[in-house]
Amino acid sequence: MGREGYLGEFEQMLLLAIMQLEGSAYGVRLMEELEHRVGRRVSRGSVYITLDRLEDKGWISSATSGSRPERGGRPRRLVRVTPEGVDALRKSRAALLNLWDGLEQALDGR
Amino acid sequence: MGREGYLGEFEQMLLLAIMQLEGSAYGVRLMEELEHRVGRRVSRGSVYITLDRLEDKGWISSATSGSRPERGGRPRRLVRVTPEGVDALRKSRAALLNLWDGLEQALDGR
DNA sequence: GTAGTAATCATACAAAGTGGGATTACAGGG
DNA sequence: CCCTGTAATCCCACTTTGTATGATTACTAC
Repeated sequence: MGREGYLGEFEQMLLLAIMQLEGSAYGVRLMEELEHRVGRRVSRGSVYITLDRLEDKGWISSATSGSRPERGGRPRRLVRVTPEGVDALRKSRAALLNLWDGLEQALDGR
Repeated sequence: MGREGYLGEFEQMLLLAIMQLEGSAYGVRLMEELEHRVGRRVSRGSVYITLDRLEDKGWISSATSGSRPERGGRPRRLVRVTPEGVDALRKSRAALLNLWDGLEQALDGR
């Protein structure tokens, strides 16, 4: 699969969702964001394990938040996309734009 | 993974490449097309096994070509995207456009 | 304390993708 | 013909990604 520097589908979506939430992205919030933007239910496990992998590859970094004022809950693991991550996103976006070229009509609408 | 109706990254690229080659898409040609448009080397195995899966799921259909005038070679397995396949592509495109929304600046250019 | 809650972590499993060797079907030249 | 080269598909053991869900943790309020 994504040998050397290529993003899986879910990895890509997760990275993008993290960028969208700039600064306030963490596991549970990301699930909601994906559900909202993609209309797809994802499981917690998928999110966390994929975050781990993205971090291993250096595409995101994370830091644990201190305690919050709300009711309960364990500290959040806040993540953000690294420059390398942005780069990977750029590449896969460029590839898709290239592949879509000329097919917009067929793929828009519905 | 891609539970119920979602495309992996490679599946998506392959489907798009098939559409681009309308009518004359087959394994080896697809490898070249991907290498050209995506700038990524893919292996034969990936292509053929992914074609099998796409066909199982009903996203492409295939037919074997008769013999050709050229030098040698085994008959080509010509593939095309079914309406269901187009639909799957539409969905994942819509999802990505949604996730990219507002991030174009960061993701364009160098 | 104890209870409730919001979150992360763990893990066994299924699906997708890789790499490259083996095989097949054909066309053309002796 | 039959042998050889070639263009293509098939095969398969392996790695990487993604899923589902149960267990655990850290915290606030009472």
